Amino acid sequence: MVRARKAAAPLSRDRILRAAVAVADSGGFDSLSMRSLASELGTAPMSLYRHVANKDDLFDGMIDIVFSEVEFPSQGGNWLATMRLRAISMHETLQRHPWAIGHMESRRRAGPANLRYHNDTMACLREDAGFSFPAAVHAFSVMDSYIYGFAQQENALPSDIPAEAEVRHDAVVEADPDAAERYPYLAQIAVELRKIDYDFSQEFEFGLDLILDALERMRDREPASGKK
Amino acid sequence: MVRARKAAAPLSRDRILRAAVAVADSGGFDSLSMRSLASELGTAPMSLYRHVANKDDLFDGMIDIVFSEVEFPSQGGNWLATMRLRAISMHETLQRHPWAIGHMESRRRAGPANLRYHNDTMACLREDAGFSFPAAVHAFSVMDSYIYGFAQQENALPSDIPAEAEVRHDAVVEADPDAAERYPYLAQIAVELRKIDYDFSQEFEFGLDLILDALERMRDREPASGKK
DNA sequence: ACCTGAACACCGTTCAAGT
DNA sequence: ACCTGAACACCGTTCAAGT
Repeated sequence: MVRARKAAAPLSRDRILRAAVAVADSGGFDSLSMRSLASELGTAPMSLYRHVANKDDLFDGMIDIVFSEVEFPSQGGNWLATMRLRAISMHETLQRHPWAIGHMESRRRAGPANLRYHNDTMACLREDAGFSFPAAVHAFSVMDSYIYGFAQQENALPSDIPAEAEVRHDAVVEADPDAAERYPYLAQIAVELRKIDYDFSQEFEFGLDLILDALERMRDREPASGKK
Repeated sequence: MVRARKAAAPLSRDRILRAAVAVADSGGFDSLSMRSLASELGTAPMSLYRHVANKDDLFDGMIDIVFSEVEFPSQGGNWLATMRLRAISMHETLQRHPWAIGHMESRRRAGPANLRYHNDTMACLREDAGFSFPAAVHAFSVMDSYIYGFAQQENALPSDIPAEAEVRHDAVVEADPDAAERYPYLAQIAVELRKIDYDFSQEFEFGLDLILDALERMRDREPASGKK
């Protein structure tokens, strides 16, 4: 018979990773430290090191949780619909976990969800779309560059873009009275965005569909239209 | 007559910013601290605070130096050629300053080079290309999302991609013997990239031209083909 | 007044002392 | 043997003491 443990709180790698994601989601990535995470879990900082090698290993695990949240239709369907849903789901996932933006592809040790995501994307492009290998790599690269880059810009921008554009423009003009003449198109942005009641969230699908359409046209031009 | 200063070393905001860029370029962003920067300049850490408000203000200045290095043809030329050169120059600039990736659009206080870059881009899209205001915003968004996202992925990836793909795949298989069956398309990547002697740097222009072509087609379809 | 060393409140992680 | 508190080598920045 083993000595009773502290009720309902056995530390595990999984529990640590999920707590770390929760801390980063709510307080931002800078608020996540080994010390703050330990205190959130009711343990000493050094106790975490029994389950994660270091902070980088902790981050690897967090990123794989993010990958695991991306929806991916099963293979065999319409490739455009599959890629479109995958992109929109990744975009939404990154909105939930902005601290992951810029780090999805930079992990040296990819977790199982990461591997599955990349494997299934290539499977869709090769089998469902019928792209040649080089064309599939091209398509993968342009889609994901756009998805990650958009998330990065969206995250950098303030939530109310028209209002903020005006505020920023006012600040620029205040600092430099000649700004209105020097940067007329920035002044225009501040004015026009309010007029058209601009919502950046709609912008994502515009660029996505522009790219998907272009890829579909490229596919039609590929010599072998079937598999291989 | 003023007392002679320490020869050839009057501290200034500009000198501090340039030294900071040099430190980040050579040692990575993590190697840049107020202490390391001060020692590089032969001063005490606190002396820097006379010229920069804090580390964030220092970073603002560094980012504007990066913007200032992006080539931009003067207005009035072919819009596709202008946007293409701008994109390629931004890509090269980010390769020289990888620490700036992911931070170009997130600065609250934009510097003059930043303002000029955005103003000139809108000027080209509105005047040279003749896009409507909403279409110009769409085009701006999709181009820069791609440029920044590509740089991010390229920076995350190792320099010799085919070799690294093999190494990584071997590591995955070692950790999980069933990996080859579970992720057949990742195995394919490891094999095929070597065959076609893959060079990721060529990938940038593929996606860029795909997007520029699509924007040119969109422009042809716009109701008013002239200005306004 | 201007400048800057010491100090403060943090980090991630090592290491040795506890059980 | 497993676990973890104290300590180390860093941070950015405040503040008060120097000139």
